[in-house]
Amino acid sequence: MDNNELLKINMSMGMLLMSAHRGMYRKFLKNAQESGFDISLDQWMVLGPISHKVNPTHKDLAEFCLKDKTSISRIVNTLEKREFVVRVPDQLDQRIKRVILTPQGKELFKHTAPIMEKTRKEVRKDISDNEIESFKNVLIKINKNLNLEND
Amino acid sequence: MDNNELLKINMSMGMLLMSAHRGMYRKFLKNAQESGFDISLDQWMVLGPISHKVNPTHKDLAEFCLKDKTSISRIVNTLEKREFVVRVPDQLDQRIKRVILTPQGKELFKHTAPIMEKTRKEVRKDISDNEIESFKNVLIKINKNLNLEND
DNA sequence: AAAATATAGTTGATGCATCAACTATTATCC
DNA sequence: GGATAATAGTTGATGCATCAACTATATTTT
Repeated sequence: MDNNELLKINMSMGMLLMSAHRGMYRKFLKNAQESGFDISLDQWMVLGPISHKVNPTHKDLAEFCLKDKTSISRIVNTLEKREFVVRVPDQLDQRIKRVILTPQGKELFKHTAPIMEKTRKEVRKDISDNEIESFKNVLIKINKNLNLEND
Repeated sequence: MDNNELLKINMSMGMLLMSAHRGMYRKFLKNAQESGFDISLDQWMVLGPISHKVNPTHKDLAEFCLKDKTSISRIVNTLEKREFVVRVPDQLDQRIKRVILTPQGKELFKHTAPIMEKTRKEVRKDISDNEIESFKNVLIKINKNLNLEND
């Protein structure tokens, strides 16, 4: 039984969702590795906002990445260990830590952005813009339905 | 900024996908816990095929659940520790292990199947069958695009 | 101003995903 | 039939997600 057969049988939305998510993760990782960069999709997703916003806090990152503060904390740990970012306590509010790119971090982002773009294209191959749009709309609805605080 | 605003900003497909996946995981877990059952979505997804197929092997489970053999091995470990399943070596091929539900496992599945159904409905609230269909089709295309062996 | 509360972030524990390396068994190939 | 290759499953290491409990700082309440 080939993979397409299996996909037809396993049409359960949850499985497809999980599989798609893991697939994207692996594809990006592989693309990055093939270009000589050791960075995960989640690390890249955190690096992105740090590149675009001015000194985001952990909380900012959590909101932008739709991730838990715990996850952010640990991903920033990894990025800091690898010397791609540094944490700087806020001047006014000592609770807050701002995350800043190092020169190496800037270099990494510069070189991996095209890899993300390549991965995006691979994911969307043979899927029309219309399809992508309605796909995203359903995802947004699902996320709204699953917003646990709303219960 | 409320959650809807954030969702609009974070329209990146990957983030939405990941968020939807984690949301389903958490929603099922919460629904199960509220009914007094301690079982994760992944454990349930493995339990399902064991209930429906005749003594599936690890490999069967991996194919049906779209999971890695390592993941299956560890989820079956957990289920076995909790005495919901047992592993039985195949008579003819000693490499193969078949997974069988215990009476407790059968009970668990019987009681948690409605919880899965409830979760499914919550996920699909305000989403039409048509939307679900095309949503699934896009997911299938994405999964095809991301099939790493095809590279 | 002191007490209570809220917020930002960290840590510990557990579960799952992935990759590589491994064991054990079976199938294939001269 | 014995060497080689393939297959089924396990183990170890690392990264991420989640929850609960925690520290530290800031804000609110009275």
